Amino acid sequence: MLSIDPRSREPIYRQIMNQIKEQVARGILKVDDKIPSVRELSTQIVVNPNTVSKAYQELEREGIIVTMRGKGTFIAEQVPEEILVKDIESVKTKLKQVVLEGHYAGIEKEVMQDWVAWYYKQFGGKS
Amino acid sequence: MLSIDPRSREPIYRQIMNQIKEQVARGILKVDDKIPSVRELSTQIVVNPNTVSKAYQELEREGIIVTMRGKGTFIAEQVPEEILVKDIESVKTKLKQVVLEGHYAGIEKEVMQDWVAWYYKQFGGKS
Amino acid sequence: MLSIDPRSREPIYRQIMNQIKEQVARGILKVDDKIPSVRELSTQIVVNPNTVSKAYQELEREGIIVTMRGKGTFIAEQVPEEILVKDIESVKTKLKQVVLEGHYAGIEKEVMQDWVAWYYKQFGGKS
Amino acid sequence: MLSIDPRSREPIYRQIMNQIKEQVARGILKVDDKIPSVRELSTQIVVNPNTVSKAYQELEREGIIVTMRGKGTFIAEQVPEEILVKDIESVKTKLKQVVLEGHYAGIEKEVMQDWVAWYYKQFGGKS
DNA sequence: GTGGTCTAGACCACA
DNA sequence: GTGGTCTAGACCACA
Repeated sequence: MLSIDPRSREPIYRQIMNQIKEQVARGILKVDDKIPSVRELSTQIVVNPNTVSKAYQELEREGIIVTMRGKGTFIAEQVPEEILVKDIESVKTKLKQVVLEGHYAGIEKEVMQDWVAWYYKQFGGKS
Repeated sequence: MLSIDPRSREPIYRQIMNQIKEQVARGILKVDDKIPSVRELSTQIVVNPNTVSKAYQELEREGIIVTMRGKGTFIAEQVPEEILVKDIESVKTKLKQVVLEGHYAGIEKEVMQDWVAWYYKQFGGKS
Repeated sequence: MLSIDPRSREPIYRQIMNQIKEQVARGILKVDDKIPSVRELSTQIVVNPNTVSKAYQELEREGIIVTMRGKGTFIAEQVPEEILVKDIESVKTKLKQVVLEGHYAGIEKEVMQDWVAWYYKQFGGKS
Repeated sequence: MLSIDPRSREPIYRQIMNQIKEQVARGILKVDDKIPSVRELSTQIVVNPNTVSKAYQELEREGIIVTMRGKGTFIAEQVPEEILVKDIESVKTKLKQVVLEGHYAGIEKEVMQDWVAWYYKQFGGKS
């Protein structure tokens, strides 16, 4: 279900978060879909249960998933109104950084914009 | 010269690195320009000399600056041939992540592409 | 495990690096072997943890070891393709210097070549 | 006469030392040849006079050159008997390190030995 | 003056 | 427990 790289500089709990988010964005995981329990997932991807637990807690805080006691964990209904200015600012800061690095690596503006379009298409599964 | 936010989650030494890179990209710092000594900068931005030193060492490893023993530290000539596929892959991975987050935050593709163009204009100062 | 000479002109962190490299080359440390944690090694060889940490970070950058967050540090799989012309040039420059010094010290060519053979045998443990 | 790289990690005074030694080894500089004064050389290669001075002091300590007050600095007669065990040990240690690095870079034993022979031929000018 | 190395020790994120 | 970052400050080689 998920593929984790324990050697990556990206924390494992964030890899889990991002991959679940990505699957939601792509429409692979849909609202009310059940996701594996902490134990299941942790044995599946051979990761410390604490790590999976942390990922789930963060995802819940972000409103991506909901845990229902005794029943399991599910993809939450998205609440678009909750979009915060803070998130947008965060995205802009990160984008600026990426553009800076891309610029350094000699990537042309048009190429970068094409990549943006490509990834949007990838994540368009939701609509 | 630089503005550091000690509360940020981004390590201080990386903030220093990024801001210097940005100034080079914008053309504010040019090839052979001298940058402040470790001590100078550390007192200026109220940060431990070791932290500045770490930033400078990383920048040197990346080929952004060169230090000349006992003389100081200078902006290096860029070596475009050194651009590695690795860098490009890194940029793509990060961009994908940013697009994912932007998508979540409800930012439209066109808006994101405009931002890309905007930042490119900002960093185009070099040419 | 390692023997450090704090009086040497060679920085301690480089002594650590070289000895670990040597143990890998000799086959004493093998791929996926765990090496001591920063704290362990630093108490063992009576050196500041920062110094060990610096050595480990450099080794990681060189691809000799990998660290897995919160788990520890391990000998990496070697990636022979990464061998760069730069490394070879560096070896040649250093060898030239050593030969120059040897020549000055009155060491005969054949003796020096024998030593090369001898050290190769020492480091051949890997195969 | 000498070519200095101020960006190198090798201290400038050592670059000066090594190049003079090399020229002696190759027979370009011969016993009793006059070498430039500190001032001359420092303006020629655009280096701080202190740096040249340090190089000359070290070379004198090693017996490579002699300074005669008011007359200038000259290549000394070599005193082969002065060869110290210490020097030989130093060469062996450095050679070991170079072989280790060469081994890492995938250089074959025979290749390294050929290089040794080659450099010996270069420095054979003296004989 | 300039950067490099090191100690001593704190706090934090992560697993 | 494990490594990463940071402060405070010392000492050294080099130019």
